[in-house]
Amino acid sequence: MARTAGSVGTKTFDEVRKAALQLFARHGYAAVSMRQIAAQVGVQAGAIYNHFPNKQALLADLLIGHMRNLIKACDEAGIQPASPQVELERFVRFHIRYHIDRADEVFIAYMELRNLEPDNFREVQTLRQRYERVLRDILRDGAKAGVFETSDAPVAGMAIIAMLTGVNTWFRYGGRLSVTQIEEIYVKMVMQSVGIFDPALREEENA
Amino acid sequence: MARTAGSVGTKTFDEVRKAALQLFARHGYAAVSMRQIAAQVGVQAGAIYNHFPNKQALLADLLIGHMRNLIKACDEAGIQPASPQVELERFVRFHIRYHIDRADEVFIAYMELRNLEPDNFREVQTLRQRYERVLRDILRDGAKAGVFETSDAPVAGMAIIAMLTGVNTWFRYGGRLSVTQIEEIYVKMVMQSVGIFDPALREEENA
DNA sequence: CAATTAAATGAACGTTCGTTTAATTATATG
DNA sequence: CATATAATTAAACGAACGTTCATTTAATTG
Repeated sequence: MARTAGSVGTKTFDEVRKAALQLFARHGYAAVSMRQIAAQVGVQAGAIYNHFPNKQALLADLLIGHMRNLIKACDEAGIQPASPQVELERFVRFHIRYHIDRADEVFIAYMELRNLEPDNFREVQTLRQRYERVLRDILRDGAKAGVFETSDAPVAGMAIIAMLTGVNTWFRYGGRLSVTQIEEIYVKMVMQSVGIFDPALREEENA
Repeated sequence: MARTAGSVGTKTFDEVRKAALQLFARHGYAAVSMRQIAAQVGVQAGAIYNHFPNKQALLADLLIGHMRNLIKACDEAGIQPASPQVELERFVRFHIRYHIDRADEVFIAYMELRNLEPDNFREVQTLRQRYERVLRDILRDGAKAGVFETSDAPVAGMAIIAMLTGVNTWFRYGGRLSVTQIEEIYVKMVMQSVGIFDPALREEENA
């Protein structure tokens, strides 16, 4: 199975990544063996080492990759500047929509942090802080402009992100509410939590 | 080291519990060995089996014990009925204060759920739902009475609990803010998130 | 069509795992 | 103080772990 030099996108590589993501999310990094991952791919354990140097690199690849994708998607979702209210609502909608469809990635990005070796841990932490700063800056700008009642932007930012990400703990497709309905509930709660009560001040941009 | 029949509160029992709690919180259930726990207690691995039948029972004991303590403390904190506003504020203050001082228990009660065998998992889930119902009922009553703008009490309840519990991910004693200051920020955000904007409608009961 | 090389196999490595067991130690009770 | 019994140790069990390696298989390249 020779392959053009420089090419890296083998089928097995992607399947190992996918299997590891599922299994790590379901059972936890430490509880999943390389043999389990290999079995899910339909391959022997040793074959994984043709694509990843070790188990740790597999975890690091998943977590760092997830954070980079998140930041890129976030940047693209909020390119054009707007008022703090509009930017906050845009952030809430982006965060919910993005996270609800990546339950496994979000789960391990939070749960398996402690299983990262120091270098990988630092990289993920840095990326996470960069994402958190997006919201914090929106809150700070809104507070400065007097449109938000936020007295402490860092704390409010952490509170809002925790609230939004929490949707992943209970949401399942096919449930009582659609993603759009959930989005509306969270938008309203978040906007009100920072002091925006008038729906007219909010932007409606349902997909 | 014989001991009165029926007595169960040995020193080692408690120390094993404490060591397991710390180690599970720090490294995760699957990543911690019985030998590590024993070493932290200053005992051999086999000695643990005089107090717990196996590793799983140790985890189940910690999680079920935590949930039972939480529910008992919550019941005691909200014994006297009051208005929805007062009850909600009381719940927020209780939740933050209780969780902030039990970081390890809260962490494993969420992270190690998947490592519980089915029977233990069901028990913890039942207890968790009983706790969540406390908040949900407050929100439902407030919405019925027209004092909360909550359109969906179950979702709002999950959102608020996620927001509050999230404080554990960043709070450390000796930081920029005191527990009381943090409590005030969260009380304000939560009350506003359900539509209560006037501070006069809120009860101030700082400890 | 050879030569090359990436990919996969299957067995093995040393280590660690949770748990068990026989023997020993220590404590409380009659 | 003697006895009963709970607690602990030290060693051992089989199983599973992450990883390595010689070898085989299969696809690409000149």
